[in-house]
Amino acid sequence: MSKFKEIENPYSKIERATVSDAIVDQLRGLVAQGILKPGDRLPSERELCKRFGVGRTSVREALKPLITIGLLEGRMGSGTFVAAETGQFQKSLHWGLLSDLQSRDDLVETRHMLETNAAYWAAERAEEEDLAVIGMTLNGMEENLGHPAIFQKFDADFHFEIARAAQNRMLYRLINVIRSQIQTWIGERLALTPDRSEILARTSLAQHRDIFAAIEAKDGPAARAAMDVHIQTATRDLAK
Amino acid sequence: MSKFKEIENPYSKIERATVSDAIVDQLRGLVAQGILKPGDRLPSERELCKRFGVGRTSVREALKPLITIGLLEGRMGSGTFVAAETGQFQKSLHWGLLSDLQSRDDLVETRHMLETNAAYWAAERAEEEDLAVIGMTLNGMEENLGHPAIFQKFDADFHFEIARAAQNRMLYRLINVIRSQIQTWIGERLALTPDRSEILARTSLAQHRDIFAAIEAKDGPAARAAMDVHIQTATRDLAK
DNA sequence: TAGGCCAGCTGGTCAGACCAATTTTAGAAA
DNA sequence: TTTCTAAAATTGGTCTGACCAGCTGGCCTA
Repeated sequence: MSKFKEIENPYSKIERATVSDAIVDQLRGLVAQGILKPGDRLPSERELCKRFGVGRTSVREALKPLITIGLLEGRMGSGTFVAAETGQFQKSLHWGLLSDLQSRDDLVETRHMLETNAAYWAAERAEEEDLAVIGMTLNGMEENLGHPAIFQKFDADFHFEIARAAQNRMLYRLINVIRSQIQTWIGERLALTPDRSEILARTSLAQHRDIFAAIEAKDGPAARAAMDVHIQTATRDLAK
Repeated sequence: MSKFKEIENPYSKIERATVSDAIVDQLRGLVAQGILKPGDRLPSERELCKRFGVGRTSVREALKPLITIGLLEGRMGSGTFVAAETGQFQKSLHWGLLSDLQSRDDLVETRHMLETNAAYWAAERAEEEDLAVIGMTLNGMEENLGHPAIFQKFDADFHFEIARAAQNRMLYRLINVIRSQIQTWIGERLALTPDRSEILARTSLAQHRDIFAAIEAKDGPAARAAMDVHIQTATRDLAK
């Protein structure tokens, strides 16, 4: 069994309790090992049947969960692809979250602890390009103080980029998914007081600048404190 | 960044409804609304075909993801059942975590921030019975200083109960799933130095007592600090 | 060369058959 | 009648082959 052969044909034969589950494991493995990268196209279903040595039913029943989870993406007429990383984790967690009524307070509170820590680690670990991107989102906010929807988008990006700069993938994903869960609520609340939106935006921008300054200065505790103030203010404003 | 461009794009993606996805939604709805309760048996696949008016392929491709996620459970020869509620969230999150190479450092770091906050909120919110249960786990640890496996179980319970006492379901679940991810690693590492295990256990117990004392005193910051010390010590010991 | 059209891919769905595990039932034995 | 066993019916798991509906690419007009 040379490595060469595995590379040539990474789709090995199946032997397992349920055939489709074995295929699922194998496909997940291929993605995890990076043999299949986001955007890659899988062989067609008929082709996979031959390589795995199983029927098309089994192949499809293996692909279906992976598609539902968001790891793969099926495009009728063109093929099955490895989905872009974004949204993969989202979807699977989304399924878990939707199965019961999730208290919004819990989400807000959890987000608070995650984001304050993200700010801390971003200050400790951010690299030049991270800082540049975060700076861009600040500019975006400044230029759109009068456009709530656009401002909000840059606001969200600011937080995402900090989470990314913290260099903890787990943390980044959690922040992402929680944010997406409460995003709708944020939009609704902001729409309630359109007249105050620019004032809120100015306050928000100032606080974001504080956070950014602390991160730029590589001062972890200060960044955490600034983020703490910001999220508390934002949450209070939204709750009103 | 092309990312920012999306803001002005009013054309949202088209969601084409496939038959199986529609069935998935419907089944999820039935479970979410409580019409289908854990343990209930679904009609047979052939029966569902008739009721939905679709082919068996579609029914099976709808059931498969739900089974993989852990919402349903298929038993060959007897039927398809709604799975017990426990583990549903776990499994779906598990999928998200395992789908790519997850750095253990990321997990440990994330766990650290979640658990320190859990300690804080437990101190703020713990009720009498929570304290009693946590106290019991301490007793369990004390009585099993010489039995690493049992000690470890009470250790884990201690942390779970604190997470529960924090009264944030999201937090509780996240801590649970992350802990289960690194549990294996913890066991392996402890087994490496059996001679030191009792010494480590004593240190660990003392730190747990500190945490408990702070929670009992309803001193949030102290509880957070004590948990911080404990996890840092434990992580360092394990990493050696 | 530009545009349109069609053949041949691909995933999505359906039908019918068979297998293996399980439950139910009917019959034989006590 | 009761109990045990073996066959029959039921159920999820797999295979095959067929057809539909989008997409792709190349060929062929205009």
